Amino acid sequence: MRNTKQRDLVLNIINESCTHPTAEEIYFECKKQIKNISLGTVYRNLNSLVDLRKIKRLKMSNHIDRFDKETKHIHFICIRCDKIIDIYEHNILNYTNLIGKNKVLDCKISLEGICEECLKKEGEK
Amino acid sequence: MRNTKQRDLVLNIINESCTHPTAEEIYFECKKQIKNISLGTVYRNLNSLVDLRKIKRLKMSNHIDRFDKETKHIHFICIRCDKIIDIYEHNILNYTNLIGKNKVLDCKISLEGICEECLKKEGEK
DNA sequence: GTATCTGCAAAGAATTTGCAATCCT
DNA sequence: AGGATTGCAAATTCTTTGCAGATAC
Repeated sequence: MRNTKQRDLVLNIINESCTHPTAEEIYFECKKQIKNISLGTVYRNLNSLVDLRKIKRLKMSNHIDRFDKETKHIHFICIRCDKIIDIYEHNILNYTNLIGKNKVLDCKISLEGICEECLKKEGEK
Repeated sequence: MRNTKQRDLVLNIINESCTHPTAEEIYFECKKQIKNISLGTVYRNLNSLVDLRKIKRLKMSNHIDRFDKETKHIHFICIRCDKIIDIYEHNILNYTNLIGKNKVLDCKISLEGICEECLKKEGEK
């Protein structure tokens, strides 16, 4: 795989973001530096970066994927407002080897629930 | 929420399946019993059953959701062939309470890797 | 030099939605 | 009766893809 400024930029944007951006958000951020970059290129690079395990794809309930840097943490996702909260404090399960004869490469954990803010709103009703 | 034969059927099909079917597969299965059921109805009922926590939605890498009965197990998904293997044997993390002040309702775990069959194929090359 | 990557625009495809008719309770 | 649900079909919208030109190595 070749190095391109487009792919480097996509990776940098994700690594420097704390907001788990969507492809479209990444695209608009890219345009600030490469005016004529295309959305197709952003999608293609997101897919290849995921395959290379340099970033993570987050599947959201509304079918719009979000992307995240590759660091050891898990997510709490609010089912009311879709807020994503990063959680670093827990012991993360680590299946490093084999399950049966299947090779495990990654263990994805996400917590789902209702965030503090939404709980408060519901209490007020 | 009212009871309808359409929603009951969708739930039954999922509970009796071992194949993590897609919405379309569920739709075709439904048609065997309700000839004029519509795909839109299947989608609406899948969404409401997920909200009610009676079934689980599995987000796949090809963007086609699959659905599964609500039992305590996790999945191993092969990144080569997309095969899904149910895993019951592990101690499943259980965050039952709160993280910070966020209420946790569910803990989703999925393992990603390369299945035995695909490993064998790659060894042969 | 050449295979890979990009920009552009159109295509593709899963899912959602509007509306009138139907069905539960 | 009256509101929720359905069937139908069209709309929506995220994502992918074909192609010609540009680029990395």
